[in-house]
Amino acid sequence: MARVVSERKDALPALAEVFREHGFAGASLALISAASGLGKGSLYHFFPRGKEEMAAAVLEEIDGWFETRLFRPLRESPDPGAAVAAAFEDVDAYFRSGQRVCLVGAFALGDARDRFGTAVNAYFARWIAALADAFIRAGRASAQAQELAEEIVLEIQGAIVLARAMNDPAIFQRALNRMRARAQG
Amino acid sequence: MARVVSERKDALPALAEVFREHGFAGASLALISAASGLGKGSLYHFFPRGKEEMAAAVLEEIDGWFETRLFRPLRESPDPGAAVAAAFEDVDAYFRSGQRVCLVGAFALGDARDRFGTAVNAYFARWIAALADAFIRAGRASAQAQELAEEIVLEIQGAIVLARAMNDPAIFQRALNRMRARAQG
DNA sequence: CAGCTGATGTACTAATCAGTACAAAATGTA
DNA sequence: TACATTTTGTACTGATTAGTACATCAGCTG
Repeated sequence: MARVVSERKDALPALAEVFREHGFAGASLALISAASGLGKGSLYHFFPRGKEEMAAAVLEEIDGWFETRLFRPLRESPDPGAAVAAAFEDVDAYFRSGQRVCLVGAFALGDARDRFGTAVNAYFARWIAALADAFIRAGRASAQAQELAEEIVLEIQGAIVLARAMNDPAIFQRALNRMRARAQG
Repeated sequence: MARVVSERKDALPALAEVFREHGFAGASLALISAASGLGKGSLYHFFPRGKEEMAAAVLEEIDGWFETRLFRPLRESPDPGAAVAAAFEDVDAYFRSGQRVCLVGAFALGDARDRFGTAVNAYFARWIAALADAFIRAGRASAQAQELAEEIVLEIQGAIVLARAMNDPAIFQRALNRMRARAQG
């Protein structure tokens, strides 16, 4: 494997932040280059198809992070209740109480949804499915588990929007606490 | 008053759609010109400060629509329960069951939030305040009314994100029905 | 009809955009 | 050390960007 000067993977966090802050359309190669510290030569070397490939790689990495950190524990942990509680903790930390945008949600609102439609759809579908799985294994009926999971993912997205709009992390915290109560009860 | 060929106000709906679909950064003057049918000459005649002034005018019109159609009835209707029910109907129609993006919410997620921060903040603050007012006049305690109002606005935003991400208006409908039940109970 | 005001189209500038080409540099390997 | 591979910087192209300038056109009013 090549580990000469830098690796494609190392650039992904910086790319993700640029897409988060400026959206797909607003993320120019100049911004991406400045944020990642990579020149155009390196960027097109790692991502020959340009911005589209960069965004796809970022989405894939995000998906991978959620899969290993949230979805798999929710599906496989022997203690589904603890997995749900840990998932809320991880969500709070990851989105920094609503001060960090969900890139997939932001893409869903814009025209990037058409470009990355299947990735966006799959991300939310698996999130809901993993949560519902944990709820079922915790003893809930299937239909109720499914609905509660959908509610929670929906409210997390709404909490990010509203907390950012009002610039108030407490909104995110309150929402998360309401969800915790419902998930346990 | 001049009503020669067209008016500034007539362009706002088309501008709003462009900003909704492409975001602030993605809404180029070429797109805006094509969508509105106005050339650059007319656009800069009506909006001398360019895109920024266009977006501000669109936000103001949206704010005005919500103020007259939702917020004022919620605050002033003699039957607050009916006003809340009507508000849900209007929200469903306006956002087309989640297939139409909330421009203010979309701005809140991107870097347009910094540019239009006060407008974004005020829009959601007045929405929550109007809903809370109706709940209080319907007999709820102040703190509970405030929290329920915040929940509902938050969930509407989340419902838009998730319904669009999954391309499924039924998600929006289910969320709205849950909110209706809680608002009445 | 004459003249005024506001609306429009076109041509232009300078900057920035995505993307390509390629030589130089850096690194790993023999 | 010599060679091959990967990474990087720079220079370039053509398209698109926001914004300005200004002449022309449309419609209203006297």
